[in-house]
Amino acid sequence: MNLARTTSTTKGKECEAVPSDGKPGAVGVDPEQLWLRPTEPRRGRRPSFSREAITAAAVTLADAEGLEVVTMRRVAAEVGAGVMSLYSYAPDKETLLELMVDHVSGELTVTDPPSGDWRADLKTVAHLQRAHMLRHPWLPAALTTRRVPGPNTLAFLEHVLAVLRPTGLDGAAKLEVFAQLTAFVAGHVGHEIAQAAVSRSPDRAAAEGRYLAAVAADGSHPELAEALSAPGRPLTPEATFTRFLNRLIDGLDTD
Amino acid sequence: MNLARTTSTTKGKECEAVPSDGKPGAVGVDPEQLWLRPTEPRRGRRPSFSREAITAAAVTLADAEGLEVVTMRRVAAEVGAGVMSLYSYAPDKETLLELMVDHVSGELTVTDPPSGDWRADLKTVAHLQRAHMLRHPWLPAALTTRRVPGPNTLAFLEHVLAVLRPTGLDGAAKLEVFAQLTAFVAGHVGHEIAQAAVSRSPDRAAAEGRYLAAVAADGSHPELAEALSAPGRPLTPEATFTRFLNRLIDGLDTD
DNA sequence: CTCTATTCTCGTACGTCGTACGAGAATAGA
DNA sequence: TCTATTCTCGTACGACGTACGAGAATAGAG
Repeated sequence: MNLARTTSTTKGKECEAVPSDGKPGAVGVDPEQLWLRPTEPRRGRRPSFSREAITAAAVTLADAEGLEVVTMRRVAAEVGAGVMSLYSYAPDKETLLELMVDHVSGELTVTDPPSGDWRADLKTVAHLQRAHMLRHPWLPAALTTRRVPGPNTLAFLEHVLAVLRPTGLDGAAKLEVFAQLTAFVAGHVGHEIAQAAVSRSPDRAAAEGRYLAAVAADGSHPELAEALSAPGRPLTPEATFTRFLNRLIDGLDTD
Repeated sequence: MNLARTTSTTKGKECEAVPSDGKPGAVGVDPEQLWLRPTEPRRGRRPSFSREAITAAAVTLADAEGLEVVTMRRVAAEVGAGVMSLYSYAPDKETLLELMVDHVSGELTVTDPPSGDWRADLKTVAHLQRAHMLRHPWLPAALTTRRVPGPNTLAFLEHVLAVLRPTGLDGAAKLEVFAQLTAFVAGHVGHEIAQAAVSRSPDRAAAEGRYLAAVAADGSHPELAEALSAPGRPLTPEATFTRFLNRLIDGLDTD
């Protein structure tokens, strides 16, 4: 089997299997169409670009200026292609996003074999994920939609499963641990990034402080008033993350 | 002080304090402008609609058809207003979203006082939040952006802080527990919803199964192959949630 | 009452988005 | 050389968020 890591062509027309009803839990991209495409088509005009290059450009853009500037027009301009040319490499924008997520997951490659202490290994994995998401701040938001694991994500998953081997958990449980851990890290980092953004804007931070102070001052929120008046020493995001992560993982057992 | 729970007017023009630079961590709505507006303006034409009604319509829409159908045009149509009339009640769409989030948080009102067993209380709170998010499946996605707590959110926060009183944690730590717990629940439910959406589409579920089977079959992912071949008994989302939640909360201590 | 300042309503219009369509360019095998 | 195939991309469409400003409704002043 070949996981289509290399350039491969995906004509937009071909991907009409899933009608995508637009309901709350609308379902996204067909994984077989996306990741299992053979690299055969060696006829017709030779491609001028590559899925890799396009995806990389989109990632660079998102890293530098945020997910919202990743538009088909902008990505095309960055790559030097016509807008509609992108659709030869990804059937739609959602798929491009999926490609971006898996693309950056390539950075998560771990070479060290599991140490045998699966709790410690899991913590390392989580810290890796956190650093990864901080490097690509658009990731937590992009992960709220369901993603089909691409080759890079699968490689990482493979590593986590190996880490979990000593637990003796069954397959479904191991996969669940992976999903929950990722969701936990994404949730934390998403919050961490938003918090940092507020702090970076002094006007905004001040406005928020004044607002909360006003709320606390009117007597209807005594617990909040006390919490704000006795803040304790400020907590670094790193420390908070480690704290909660340790709680979560140390609590896991293998029953 | 009055938290503007009732109808209040917010002319779009007035909210130009924060330029909103569009950077990755762009900062949203001014809380003082949004939640602390006095209800004075008793002159000029009387409003034909209300912030409440508009927000409620938007929520109903999101619940029924998903966040992506919540457009200014659609909401206006639902309410029977002209599109631009909405801008008399919320300065922009992002603010409307913020209003929606706080609106549904009104359902989270808890009347029972804390029992004294803060771990049990916290678990109850988390289950409440999960049920809440399942009722409004757009919430996990909407919560990835930073929100300024509105009156309903503050009421709920107040309750959680009361629950945490016996822990003796300092203010910052309590607030952190609240944020982390919410992020955890949002992460879990987001995943749960997406998973359910895939399962609801048999074609899609089958395609995904075939894809993973193909990946597992080629030998390069032995751990995945084994996990898929020895799945164990299927886990209900409810059980998984409870499991991880208990790990997290039982691990919390008051040092 | 009339006048005026204020507030809300909403039709029109602009720029941007994702992307359907299809004409043309490039290439591989017959 | 011809033909089938594949890629490129200009044009165009409908939907989006929302700026603008003309008109309608209302409250207080005279």
